[in-house]
Formats: sequence, C-alpha cells, structure tokens
Amino acid sequence: MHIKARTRTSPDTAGPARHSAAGTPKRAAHSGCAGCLARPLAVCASIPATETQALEAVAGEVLLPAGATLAHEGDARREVYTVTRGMLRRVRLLPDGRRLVAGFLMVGDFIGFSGAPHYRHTLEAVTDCVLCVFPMQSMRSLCQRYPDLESGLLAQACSELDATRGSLMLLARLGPSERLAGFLVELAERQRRRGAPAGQVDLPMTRADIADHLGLTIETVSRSFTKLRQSGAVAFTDPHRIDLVDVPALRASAGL
Amino acid sequence: MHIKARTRTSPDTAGPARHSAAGTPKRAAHSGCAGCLARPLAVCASIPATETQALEAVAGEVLLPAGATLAHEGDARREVYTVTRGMLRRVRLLPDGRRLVAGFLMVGDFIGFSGAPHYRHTLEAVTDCVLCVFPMQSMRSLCQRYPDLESGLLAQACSELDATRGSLMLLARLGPSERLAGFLVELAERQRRRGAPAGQVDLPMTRADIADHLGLTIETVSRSFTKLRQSGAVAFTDPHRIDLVDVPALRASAGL
DNA sequence: CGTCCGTTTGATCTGTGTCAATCGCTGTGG
DNA sequence: CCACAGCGATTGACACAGATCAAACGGACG
Repeated sequence: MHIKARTRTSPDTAGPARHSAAGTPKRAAHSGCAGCLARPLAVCASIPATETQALEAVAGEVLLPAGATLAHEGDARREVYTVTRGMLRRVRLLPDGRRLVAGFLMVGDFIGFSGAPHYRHTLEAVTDCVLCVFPMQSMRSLCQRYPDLESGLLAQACSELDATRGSLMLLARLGPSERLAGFLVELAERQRRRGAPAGQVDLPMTRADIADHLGLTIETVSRSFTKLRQSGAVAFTDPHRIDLVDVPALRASAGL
Repeated sequence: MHIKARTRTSPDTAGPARHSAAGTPKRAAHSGCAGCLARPLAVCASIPATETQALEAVAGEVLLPAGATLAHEGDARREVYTVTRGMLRRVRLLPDGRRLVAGFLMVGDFIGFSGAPHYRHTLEAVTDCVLCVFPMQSMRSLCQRYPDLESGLLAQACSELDATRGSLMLLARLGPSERLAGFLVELAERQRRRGAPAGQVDLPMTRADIADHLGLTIETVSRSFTKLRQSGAVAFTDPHRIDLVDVPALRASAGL
C-alpha cells in the first residue's frame, strides 16, 4: 500500500485540550425560525410555519468558528443538528494518521443520520458556522407529533444515501481528474440549489481536505486542477473560486 | 488514470434483450408473512404480527434466478423490495465499461432508499433470490397508517448510510489487503446477524464482483487473499468459503 | 477427455504517491 | 514601510504499488 500519513494532523495524542488550536463552540439561545435562511432547505420545512414554536421551544443554537470541532468521533451522540450557516467537514482518522473527509455539510444539511450510539466521524467547521441543535430525545417526540417531519428526515436520508453512493463510484473507479470533476460538479449543484450562481464553485476547504475527500494526495489534487484548467474545463485565479467552463465535459468525465 | 475496462460486461449495447443470458424474474402471489425468514430482520417487523394482512394485501413475490436482473439503472422506480432469500448486487456501469459494485444485498435488506425517480443502479441476483415487492404508492400509504413502519425505514436507511460511509474509508484510504479485510469482517458481521456461525464468511459472488466493489482488479483481490492467508488472518480451500482466523487483526488492519 | 470459466500466480509497465523545491499571499516585527 | 516567517498551493524528479499482460491451474459440464 502507498498512502501513508504525512501532512496529517498528528495521530491524536488524546491529551486534555482536544479542541486543538482554533476556537471553541459557543452555545446560544435559538434565534427563531422566522428569518432562518436554512429553513426552506432543511427538514424543518416539514413543520408548518404556524407551528415553528414547537421547534424553537426545544432548539438551541451553536456558533462554531472556523477550525473548531462540533463533535469528536467516538463521543456519545446526544444531539442532532441542522446547519444554518457555513460549511463543516465530516472527518475520520486512522491510528496511523491517514485521514478521510467523508463529506462536507452545507446550509440546510441535517447532522444525525446514524444508527450508532457514538459519532462515527469528527465534525469540524471549515468556515465559521451556525447550527441549530436539538436533543435527540426532543427530535424523537417531534417526529411522533409531526409525522411529516419523519417523512422529511427519511427523504433527506435517502438523498444523502444517493450522494454517498455516488462518491463510491468516484473513489472506486475514477481517476484523479475525473474524481475532481465529479466533486466540483456535485458541489456546484449543491451550491446552486442554495441560490449560488450556476457555473461557479466556492471551495472554502483546503486542497488537503479535497485530497482526503477524494482519496488522493494534495499534489495530485493540484495537478488535476491544472490539468482541468489546461483542458479548458475549468478556470480560476483564486484557488478557492472555480469557474466551471465546460460543465458537460466535466459531467461526462465523472460518468454523469 | 489506470483502471480501464477489461473483463467487463460490454458497454451495454442497449439492444432489446437486455436481460442478457441468465433467467428472468418471475412474479408470484405473496406467500404470507407468517413463515417469512426475513421478517424479524426487515422493516416489516415494524408492523405488528397481528396486522401482517395489511402487508400481504399489497405485496407480491419475485423469484429471481442467479444472474438475472431485477431492475436496470435508469428504469423508472415504481416498486420497493425486501430481500427474502439470496443475495443481490447493486451495479453501476460507466460508458467505457468500468464497473462498480456499490453493495451487496442480503436477506432482510430493503431496496428503495433513494430520492431519485429512476434507479441509479442495476440490481442483479448473485444467487437465486426471492423478494417481497411493494408498489411504492402502497408503501407510502402503509407508512401513513403505521408510523412505526416509517420509523423503521428511517432507522434502516441510517444504518445503510453508516455502512456506506464505512466503505468510503475503505476505498479512499486503505490498501488492497486492508480493503479486503474490512470487506470480509463486515460481511461476516452481517451474516452473523442473520444466524450464520461467527468466524466464517460465505462469498457467493465472484472475485470480479469483489474487485469492482473494492475498486481493485481481480488479480489484486486474489493476491490480497493469498497475502491474508499467508499472514494467518484467514484460511480457506474453497475460494467462496473463508474462515476468519484472526478477526482482531482483520479489524485492526481495516481501521476498526 | 476436452472445453469453459473462475481463480491463482508470474513478469512487466505506469500512474500516482513520495520527496523536494519554489511561488505567492498574509501577518508580524523591526 | 520593508524584511521575514509561515502556510497553502503548485511544479518537478523519482520510486513503487498496483494495473496490465500473460500463462497455468482446477473444477464443472458436455
């Protein structure tokens, strides 16, 4: 096997101050569903606007500065979340330091689709984030009271399954540039659904995050970017702002 | 990129007789939930035993000989299924013939967790199979009538998400032998939950299926098997019947 | 007995990981 | 204001794990 740990976050010397450098999460009172940007995108939409006080009654808010950790792999799961602002990454670390970014979470995404009693991934803020928190128990009773909420959760779980299965194809059978193309197209699509202009992608995460998401190295990701640029499929000056010039070509090369 | 098509099923010359060689599915009347081996494992368990007639009323049965296709990628999704006997594979093909086996479905597994209106994978029988069929519409009304059914579906969707995310780590960051180890322990675990003796795995699928599931070639899968055998982690004479000699070692090498 | 197919094993080739150097931007201190 | 340190991104040279090519083996079936 290749792929050994390098620039990796060192194999977690499980000391006291686990929230490494960056800031720490801050709790706050819930600021109300009325003006929430995520509501139309999130499962909360399954609860009628006239009944949002049922949500607000049990919800809290979490402010998460970029780089901070929301939850650690292995921690007991007691709460579920909806992302209200910003982007997070779902990270898993192997003992030898190899890192996987299992996915990126964006506004409206629900965190809590798991049967496991403990987190299976560490959740880290890529940018400054705001999240809605619900105790799992409250979420369960809300589901009983509003069956539509449970349907909504099921629907969102299904679409997350679809997306995750899509990643399987990327990782198992596509080459580096194809993976990157697929990643960019999918991210652009998610951002477009959130109101961003089509044909552009924001990449707040680092190349290392992308590499660990696509099963590549930083260098290969970088080379793949230049390759896509040279082929005219994408364009960019800022490495975190990509223009998708030839979406059909990108889609085709990712097998879509 | 490497990984080009070779032994692959030829890029689907979308002719009329798409159900290639093997047999074709046969429909039958539902044979009753009472003696169903899958019931305790499947979501059907969410409906009380006294009410199974509600299921039987809308369910049908499908008999699927090994090699036959249940549904094709791209077909409209009109039904959902529960596997009652046998094993299926979930396959996706790229235009150039590269193949992905996104997963294997076993007794009790539910087929129908997707938000898409069309199948995103072809479903093929690895062994002779029997499935319970439900029109999607009937499933929806059953969910309304039995909220526990929807909870059960959500729970199963979550555990499928957990499993799929586990595959991400295998594919993105583990070497061939590690992937194989992870695959074997996970399969053993699923079979154990279904009553099989621990420490053994049945592999009805071919090496090609395993390779396309793990993002490898047949040859590398074979070599990884011999490596695991030489290291004493597994033992076998029949290539389709593996003894897991050192489960802790297997789990460790897969990062579990 | 011979063909077929899946599996295993061996030899070679190549893409991508590894090692290393440079570039560019940001923030800090003199 | 400029010099410098630090970090992320990019580019280049090289090595090796795993893909490719090739052949042999073994069981199933006619």
